[in-house]
Amino acid sequence: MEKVRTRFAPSPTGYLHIGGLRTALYGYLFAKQRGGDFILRIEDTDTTRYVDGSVQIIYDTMRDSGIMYDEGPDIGGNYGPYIQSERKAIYTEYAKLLVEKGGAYYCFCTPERIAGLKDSEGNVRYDKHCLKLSKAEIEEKIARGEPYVIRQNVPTEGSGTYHDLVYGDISVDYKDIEDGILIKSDGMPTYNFANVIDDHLMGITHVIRGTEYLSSTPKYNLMYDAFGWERPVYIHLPPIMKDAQHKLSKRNGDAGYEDFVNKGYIKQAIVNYIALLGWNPKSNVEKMSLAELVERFSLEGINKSPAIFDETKMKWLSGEYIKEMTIDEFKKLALPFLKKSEAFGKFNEDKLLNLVKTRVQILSEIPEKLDFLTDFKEFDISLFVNEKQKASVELAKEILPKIKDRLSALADFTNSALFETLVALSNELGIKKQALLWIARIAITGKGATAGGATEIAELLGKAETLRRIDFSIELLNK
RNA sequence: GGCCUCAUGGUCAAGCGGUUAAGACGCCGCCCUCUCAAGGCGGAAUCCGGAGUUCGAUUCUCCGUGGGGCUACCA
Repeated sequence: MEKVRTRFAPSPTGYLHIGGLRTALYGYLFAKQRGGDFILRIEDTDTTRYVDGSVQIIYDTMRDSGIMYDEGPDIGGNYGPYIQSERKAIYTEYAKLLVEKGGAYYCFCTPERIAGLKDSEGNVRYDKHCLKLSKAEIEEKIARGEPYVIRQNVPTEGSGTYHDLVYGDISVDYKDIEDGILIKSDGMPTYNFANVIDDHLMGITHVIRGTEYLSSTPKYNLMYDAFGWERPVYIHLPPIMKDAQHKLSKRNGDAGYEDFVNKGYIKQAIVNYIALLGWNPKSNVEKMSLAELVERFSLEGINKSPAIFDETKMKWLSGEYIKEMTIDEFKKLALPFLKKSEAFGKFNEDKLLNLVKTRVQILSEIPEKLDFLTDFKEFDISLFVNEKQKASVELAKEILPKIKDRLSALADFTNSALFETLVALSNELGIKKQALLWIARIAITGKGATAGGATEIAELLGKAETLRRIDFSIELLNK
């Protein structure tokens, strides 16, 4: 059987956005699952939209996310070059061939003439004016240096049908397709031409791309047929939406892969989440590594309807990945974010990491989770009130000095010793340990909620700082 | 406007003629607990509308409505 070859063909017009990455991912999964090859091709035929540095971003993003290609501009392969701007001569050659075969023709019409073709609705549609030109006339105009484009010669009657593996049979009447430009006046091909030539020459067996090409595919098929080439299998993918009516796009400034990584999303979670946008594994397992995705991916699970990107769920997945990491793995990833915390360097690093590991979903949340360690200042004493724990301001006033005495006398300032001591004290006082521990925690943090309990925090703060804070709180209560 | 296409809770979605219409995120409640998390248990919440086909439509057909795409010398 023929070896499966899929490709991802982005335009270097900026960063690689989530939608593009998902297209790449599916192409990768499909090929890898079948032992095939996944190819990266850069579609830079529109020089006006080219953004400097974006090719490098594409390489980096794909490597970083693990969606690695087998052939591409930076790694080579047997079907290069893999950058369209370097394939100009190839397109010219095939355009001429297509003209000979009757599938295309030279057009010398000026933009002004074409603008004059507006119908009553204001729509412009090319009238095949130059199709009538004789070979001699064409040669003469070219010799004279007249600018020209090459247009596709689309039949005026009939229709084109193909079978998409996701959307089923798609049929478009040729009368609804215009004679589009294949080669621009600057000699560069348009996507409409280059994709056909490249996919064929690069041996692409399955074309996986967004639905924006669903209705233009019949005109590509016309070219495959004219050349006498076998058409590839088509797999069109539903769009990823920002909300019900807007596609996720960089135009709207929507976040890309890099942005999410910078925000501290776990990379595997990003890939895992986007795999789930438009595809379902037909099982209740949602958390899957790239290798598992390769194994489980199936065309049957691809959805036809647009999917709205839900950052909240991706965050949850990111948190799931964090929870299953070992502390060492977590440390490696979390350190750059931990360094942004005021607490970094002032407290035991491993303890900080442990405190935060089950409490963050994305790494950028780390500093805020630790702010209570360094941000201790005057607070609202009503925080001492907690009905459920039976804690009150009065009780705090009464027992805080006793807590202080007990802790001052304590030599072993570890979590377990602290806990034992304070529980013993609560028993002596005949109050719930929850009440005492609540008051202690408020006294040393001034925060209603903290990542960690009273004794855990006291150990981290150390004896001196813990006592200082208790003094501060006693003073605050007596004001 | 024309053409292509899509339509189940707030979101991702299962379903493929007969179901108490899965599951996940989020939300709410309870349990656990040294607060918050984590963990456990439970709950609220969905078939766009109208015709048809059928004994029976979420499921099939058509129409409508709504969304997306294409209609560029952009991809």
